[in-house]
Amino acid sequence: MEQRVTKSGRLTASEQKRLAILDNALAMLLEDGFDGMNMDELSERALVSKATIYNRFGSKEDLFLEVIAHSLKKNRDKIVTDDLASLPAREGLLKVAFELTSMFGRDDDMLRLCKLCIVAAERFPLATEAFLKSGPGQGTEQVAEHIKRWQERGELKPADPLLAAQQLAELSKTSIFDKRMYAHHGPMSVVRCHEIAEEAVATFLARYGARA
Amino acid sequence: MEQRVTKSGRLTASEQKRLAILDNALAMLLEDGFDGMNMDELSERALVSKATIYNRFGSKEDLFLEVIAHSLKKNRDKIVTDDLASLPAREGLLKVAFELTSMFGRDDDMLRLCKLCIVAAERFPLATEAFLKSGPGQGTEQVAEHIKRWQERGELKPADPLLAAQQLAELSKTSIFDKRMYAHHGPMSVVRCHEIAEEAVATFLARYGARA
DNA sequence: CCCTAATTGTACTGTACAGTTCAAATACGA
DNA sequence: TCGTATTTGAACTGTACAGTACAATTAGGG
Repeated sequence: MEQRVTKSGRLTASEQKRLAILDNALAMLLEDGFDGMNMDELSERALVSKATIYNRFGSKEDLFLEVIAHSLKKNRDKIVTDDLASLPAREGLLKVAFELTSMFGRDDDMLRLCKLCIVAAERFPLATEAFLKSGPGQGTEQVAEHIKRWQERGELKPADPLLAAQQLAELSKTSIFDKRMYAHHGPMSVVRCHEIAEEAVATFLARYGARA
Repeated sequence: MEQRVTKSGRLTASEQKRLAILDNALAMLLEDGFDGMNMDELSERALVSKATIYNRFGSKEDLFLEVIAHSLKKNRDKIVTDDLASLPAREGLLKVAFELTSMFGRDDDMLRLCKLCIVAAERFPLATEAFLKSGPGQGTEQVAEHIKRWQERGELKPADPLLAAQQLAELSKTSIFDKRMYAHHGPMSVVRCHEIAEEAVATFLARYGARA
């Protein structure tokens, strides 16, 4: 059932419908949350009969789980699989920090996904644990790997690389996260994101940098 | 209508009911969120007729606004109005950081209140902006004041005190916030909270401390 | 002690929405 | 081209819940 195709290589009508359901469900979830996602409206937007949705996904809750999994698959590797290794520590860290400030400060969909998971955490612990692991968790581990490499090169002091990566991630939320989460604050400017990333790296390097 | 009392000093029955409604509504909101708060159940729990609730508060949404305001009033001054001024910088900062790590790591009600505001941010921008201002906002400003004082005493380097306070707050969420927000992670141990606070202050002082 | 305003219980209205049913239509594999 | 499996639409069921109506009751100020 996974990615079944006709001999010509095109997606089956059936597969197209499946994706249409998942994509539209994700969009609706990000817009309106779980309770706000109306199954009748979903069937209209996905150009699919409501009966079909229930045939394929069973229930709204099961659909939710598949939507989150689907969304995680799409977002994977968006984070930090780059040429970071070749950069000097300061530049690499700045790049990471700027990616993070932009993510929280400018990517509305990501913010909505975070909110969605926070809300859903009680009702769907499995889905949101998957999100945590595959999203922030995986990202932080990758950053920790790079930090370790910079430590080995002598560009950073020896220290717990995972803790350092976590602190960098938190520093990159400064003056962004609260405003965007609790208030209805619109996206930050690129310039502001750069400023905050600079400050985050400055504090980070004060502790972890190798310079005297 | 505010805190009306009888001549004997006791609360009017009417006032008692008002408080019973607000307190129970808050408890239910923290347990089940806005949509999960059932007005019939509230009337049972508050030992009050549903008609009374609607007479006094108008609608569920108006009630929500008053509950948030009521809750903020109760939590005010819980944060940092202490003997901080008399402490040396390092100890004062540790105290603040530990208060913050404990708040996110151990206070379940506070966590639920945060979640509630995050969810409600779209539907009730005014309520959550009030929360942001009166909660994190006010707390950070108070910390910034203390930082300024330590700077003037020469215990900390001159630098933007507000930014420093914000960074300290973010550092104090390290390895706590995500787990508690996205996953269903139970409260952290006091020891762990101390560890994280220590690490936060270490990074903070590396940048802002006056020592060479 | 009396008058007014708040309070109560109960039953009701209306609505939004998840999930079902089923006969008719359609698509796909062979 | 044929037979099977999927899809469709539309109407339907059941439920949960916000909000209302109102006549009977109660509480508190003067």
